[in-house]
Amino acid sequence: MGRGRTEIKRIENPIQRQSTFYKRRDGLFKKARELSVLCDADLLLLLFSSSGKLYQYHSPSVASAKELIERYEVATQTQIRGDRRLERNAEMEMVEKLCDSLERELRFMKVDEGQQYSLPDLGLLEHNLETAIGKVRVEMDRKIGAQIHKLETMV
Amino acid sequence: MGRGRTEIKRIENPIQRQSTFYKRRDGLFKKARELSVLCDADLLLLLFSSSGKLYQYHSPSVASAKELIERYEVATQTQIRGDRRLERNAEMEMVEKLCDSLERELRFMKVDEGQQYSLPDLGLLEHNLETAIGKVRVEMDRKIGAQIHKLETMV
DNA sequence: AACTATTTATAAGA
DNA sequence: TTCTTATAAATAGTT
Repeated sequence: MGRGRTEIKRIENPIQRQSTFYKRRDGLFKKARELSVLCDADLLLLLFSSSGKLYQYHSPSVASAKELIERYEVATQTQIRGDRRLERNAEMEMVEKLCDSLERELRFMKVDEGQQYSLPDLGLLEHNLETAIGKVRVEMDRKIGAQIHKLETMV
Repeated sequence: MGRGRTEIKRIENPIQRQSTFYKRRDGLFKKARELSVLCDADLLLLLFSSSGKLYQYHSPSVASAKELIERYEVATQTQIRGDRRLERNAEMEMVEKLCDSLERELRFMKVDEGQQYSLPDLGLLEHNLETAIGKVRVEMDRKIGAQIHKLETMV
């Protein structure tokens, strides 16, 4: 690229590393934009510098990074489900995901005690949670019923 | 880049667009890898072709795309919260996020009726949901209490 | 997929 | 940082 070929390995000199980071970050973002425009593709680029600072780019065709993250989640879920051999793993992963996101929400609600939800929001939340819990209970009953039936058959 | 300068606008010929997509996708992924190695940076690249197919790259230093998405979520949450002017927006966004993810979960649970959860998983889910609903109710009570107090003060 | 004429990116230097 | 420039790298058009 410049004077003499560059080996692709971590640059030890921090000044040089920083400088290269800026130049290549700009280059990468430019290439990303060009690809998305030329080929009508959607893309998201999340970049954390070694000091932890976040830089992001997403194609102009989408409103937000969040939108693409959700598309990604949908796409990977579908991929996993398509493979029968991975069904068990997919199940575990989904339950984990579900629990993770519930945990995150619970933590969030705890941290943000105060004035952040309006009453209608809370009402909606309550309703959603009630619906969810209802579904869980139906499913548990179904499971337990099936087990009892199995035992009865055995006897 | 090649013979004659390229304008950066959508390529109308689908054959040419596809060919350019592959070449530039490979180039972009290569640049992404080089940046992450040279500068010790973490990055995630999600790319959807115009036909909707997903291609992804993440730096070798992280285990999964999910890991970087979570870092992104933490980073943006922090950014938003740091800015007092955006507090209101941040609040709205978070409630939206919460509702979105609950909705997604509810949909998921409906779609997957059948044999995919074990009883212990369901028990855990139930417990988490109960905890969540408890917190929502406490918060609602607090809000309603505050409103009543406000009204009493006015009278 | 491969080949090159060119354009583009960028490493090092200022 | 920012600019300049020599050179490496990417890639558009073509086969």
